Amino acid sequence: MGVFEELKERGLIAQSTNEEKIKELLNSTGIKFYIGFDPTADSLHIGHFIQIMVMSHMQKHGHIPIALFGGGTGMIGDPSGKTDMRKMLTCEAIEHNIECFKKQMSRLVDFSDGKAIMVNNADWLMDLNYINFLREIGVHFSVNRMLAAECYKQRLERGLSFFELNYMIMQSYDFLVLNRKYDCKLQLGGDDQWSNIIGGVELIRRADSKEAYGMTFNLLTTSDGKKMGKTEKGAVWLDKNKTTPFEFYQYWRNIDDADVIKCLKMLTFLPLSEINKFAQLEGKELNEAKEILAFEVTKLIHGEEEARNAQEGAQALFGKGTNTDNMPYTEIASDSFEYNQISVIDLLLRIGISSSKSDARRLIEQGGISIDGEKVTSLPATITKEQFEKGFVIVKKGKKIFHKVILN
RNA sequence: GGGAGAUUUCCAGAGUGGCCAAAUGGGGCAGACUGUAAAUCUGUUGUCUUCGACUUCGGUGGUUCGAAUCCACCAUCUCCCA
Repeated sequence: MGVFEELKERGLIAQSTNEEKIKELLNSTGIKFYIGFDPTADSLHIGHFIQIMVMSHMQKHGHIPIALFGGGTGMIGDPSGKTDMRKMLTCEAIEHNIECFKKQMSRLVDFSDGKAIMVNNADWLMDLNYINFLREIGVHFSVNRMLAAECYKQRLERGLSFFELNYMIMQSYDFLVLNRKYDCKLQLGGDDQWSNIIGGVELIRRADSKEAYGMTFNLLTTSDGKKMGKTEKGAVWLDKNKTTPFEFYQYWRNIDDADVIKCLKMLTFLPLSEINKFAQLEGKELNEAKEILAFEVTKLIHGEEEARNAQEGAQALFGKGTNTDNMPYTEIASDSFEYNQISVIDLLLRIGISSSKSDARRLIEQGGISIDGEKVTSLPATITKEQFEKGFVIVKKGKKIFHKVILN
């Protein structure tokens, strides 16, 4: 099966400028294609993951990914589909973020021996001459067309600055540069990038009279259309210091029934034949597919060992295992006890399970806290040193949040 | 440059002098039910020394016994005209 068919079957492909041509192109090898990443944070998150999977799939089929980091465009910020302008980043922050991206991406894409290329568009965007740029590139863009683009719709209601309007031109120019420099004929990206991508395709046609192609991938959304990878705490990050492997694993483990198969296809390398078997499962059995999804995805991002740890940790909590090694923990000094005891409210606050004393009080009143399996019921609750016989206690909040408290 | 209006607790959005820690919805959290799912139902959602007290309604001052509500100035945003 060709890579195009595979991507299609996995439900990744959203739109393409010329399906037949692209299919033909991808049936040969050594095709250079590019995907852009804006360094808006110091870690990639789930939203980027699909693009990286695609690069990996393509690379496996002998094509050459160009990962473009938006050192220049990142200074503007893509307004597509956003309701508010992004805050501007400093140059140093952007440099730092790019370094972080490179490291994370290298796990899944092989950058050795020219098998993949990294570029930074700051290299050509920063020194542009305004007048020359307008004369060479600006003439090819119609403001009317740009404003009609779907991605700016929301922004037209709330206000779009000239500053941001230029984003599309920058990205289109990137494609032109890469086309000239590397003979890159194809740009891929999330479906929210569609307008920006066709901007580049058209620019190449107008400026150089050359044919180029674009293709977008489905965004990772839940069955009811919301963006996936968002939690109360913010995005689900690929950096284990920002989202621990255990939390990461749990995110996928808790996924909605309706999204499991889709995610298996999009986010793992499991063969389609195997995934299709899971698709037959129903009800309770589908739960097992979630475990596989969680394990596979965690393995891709954090490696097999971390994935196994996370899985064992989860099984220990929800099954009957006893492995508490991978649980988040807090050490408390023994001198924080007064008269040999410490109040549960203070403890909850201390280990970050509740955000205020009122919050802690509410949790206890509503029966949401257990310590070593015993529900805390009455209110002036305390916990004594004796309860730390084994050196620690396990605090449980609600059904899924566990925290180990170690006496030091 | 001229004119109109907005700014409320996580979000949306009521509230126009005391009954306002502030309606309602969403989201979050907890409980029940479950499959570590979804849906549903219930409770809860500023802080604290919690049957009470304290600090909030863009900012700073003012009027008043008393202000989210009235006045002045400042800031930000939206819209209309140029």
